[in-house]
Amino acid sequence: MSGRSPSSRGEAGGVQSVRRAIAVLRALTTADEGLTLTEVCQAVGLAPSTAHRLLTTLQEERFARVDPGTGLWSVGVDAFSVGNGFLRARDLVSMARPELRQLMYDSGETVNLAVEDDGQATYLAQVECREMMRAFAKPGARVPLHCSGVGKALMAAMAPSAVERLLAERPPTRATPGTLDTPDRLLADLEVTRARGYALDDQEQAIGLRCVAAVIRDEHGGPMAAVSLSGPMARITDARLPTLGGLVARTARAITAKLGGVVEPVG
Amino acid sequence: MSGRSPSSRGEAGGVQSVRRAIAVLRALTTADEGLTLTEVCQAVGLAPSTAHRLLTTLQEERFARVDPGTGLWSVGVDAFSVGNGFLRARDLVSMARPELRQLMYDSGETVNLAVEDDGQATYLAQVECREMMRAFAKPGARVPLHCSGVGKALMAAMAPSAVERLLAERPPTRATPGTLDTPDRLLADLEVTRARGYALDDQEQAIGLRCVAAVIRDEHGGPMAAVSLSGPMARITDARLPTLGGLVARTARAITAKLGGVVEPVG
DNA sequence: CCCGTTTTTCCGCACAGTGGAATTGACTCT
DNA sequence: AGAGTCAATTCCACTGTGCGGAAAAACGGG
Repeated sequence: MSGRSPSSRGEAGGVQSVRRAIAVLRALTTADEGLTLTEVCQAVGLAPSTAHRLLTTLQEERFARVDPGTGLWSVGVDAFSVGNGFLRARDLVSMARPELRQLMYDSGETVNLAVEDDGQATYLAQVECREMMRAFAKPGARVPLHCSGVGKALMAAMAPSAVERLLAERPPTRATPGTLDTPDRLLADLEVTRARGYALDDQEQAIGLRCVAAVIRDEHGGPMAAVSLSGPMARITDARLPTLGGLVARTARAITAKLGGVVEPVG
Repeated sequence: MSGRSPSSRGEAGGVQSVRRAIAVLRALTTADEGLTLTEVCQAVGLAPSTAHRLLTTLQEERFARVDPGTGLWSVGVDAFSVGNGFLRARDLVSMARPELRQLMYDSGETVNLAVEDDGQATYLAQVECREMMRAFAKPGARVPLHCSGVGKALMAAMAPSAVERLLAERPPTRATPGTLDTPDRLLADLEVTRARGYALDDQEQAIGLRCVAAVIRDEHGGPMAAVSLSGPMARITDARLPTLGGLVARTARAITAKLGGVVEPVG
């Protein structure tokens, strides 16, 4: 086949018709209202007869759909159902681990992964740095949302009503002198967090401990998990904050993308 | 191709490799943890080399994914992204209409489609029967959830907490002597509804009017809309209830499938 | 270390898939 | 209404793609 001959274009290979069918599907996703056969042909650069045959096959498998009235082609149900199989197969922890490790390497600090569960943050995984002095959070450990980096990152991405409910159910407790233990101060901090792109826990959970965290979003743009990076005041200095915050935010975005999440909530 | 020769199996036709690739994707969705190449071969009945080539192609397009460690294949991100394109193009009313018409034809009664909106059921569409005496609900009309077939079908599929909130916000009013106007009686009826598979409004909204309704579920198994069938006591007799209920439930399931919903809530 | 199993690569043959061309159909302009 | 235009669909003969048996490579026990 053409892909096997060394002279052909760089990345091509594999099963031609499958690849073309996928290109057609991709084209269909670009237009909300659907595409005409001709538009599909232009988009993927195929002969009308070929595109039509692929579309027909996809339609028989319900991966594509035509509106008999308008003749517009769009993505079919089964593409949706099959695609959702991805969600079941994804294992947050194992998928995120490479990125977490990279973040630990880049920052030199301990990295954590946590999800919200029943009003608390639950750590799912940790990648420890090699420093003597380091933060420690076993997978499965739970911390309040209002006084942890991961917790504040998660809350900052929640709907206001959800935050309100959480605050009503679990009034902020005071863990250290720095803890934001009033709703007002907490809500203001969440606002700052959203604007900044990452959450900062400045000795709010434990004296001498600083955390920088960012949220991983699900397919609806809602909070799914959070990554954090934690270490002693001595190493997480004010000067390093912007850099570290950027690293964490970038990692969170990378994991979000890898898991099929969207950064902007769907309107 | 084999599909063109008259002697071959009935439904085959179209592009073979595309069809096979889709079969492979379907197989991948059956196992949460992923499948080995061998398992995929068994599932779709292809030679290992063929299945492997298809999987590799799908992987290059990110429609499939291999875990390098375990060698398990699963559905990829782009299958998910592309599949979600379906949501943008799906239109509840126009997609449901053929099924609604069929239901009207099978039952001989007026058929309605409604969604929940701000604690009330809103009718979106109606297919009227030819009887002189018939129920009438203009699209856009709103009825309380607790005293309508569609409303009860929707509530029966909601999370207990959501039902609780609704009851708190809008205490059940009394429309007829038969109206279930206490939370206890209503909750008990929802329990019966779930077990039975369809909701029954027995003169709870208007004297002489009976409704049978069932829920259409979204991709998370949550309530998305409801179909109902309504008519006078004289025609919707006790004897016909099981038959009509079955018809409505079947229609709701058909529409659910057409829209990519799942009947069993995801655990 | 060797042997059974699974995954991956290779390759020649056959036919599935391609695309040009013809047909049908829908719609417009005169 | 009839002619003309353009898009969608079907047809068909040629050929390069995709097939699968087989061999090679990578695992993974024992």
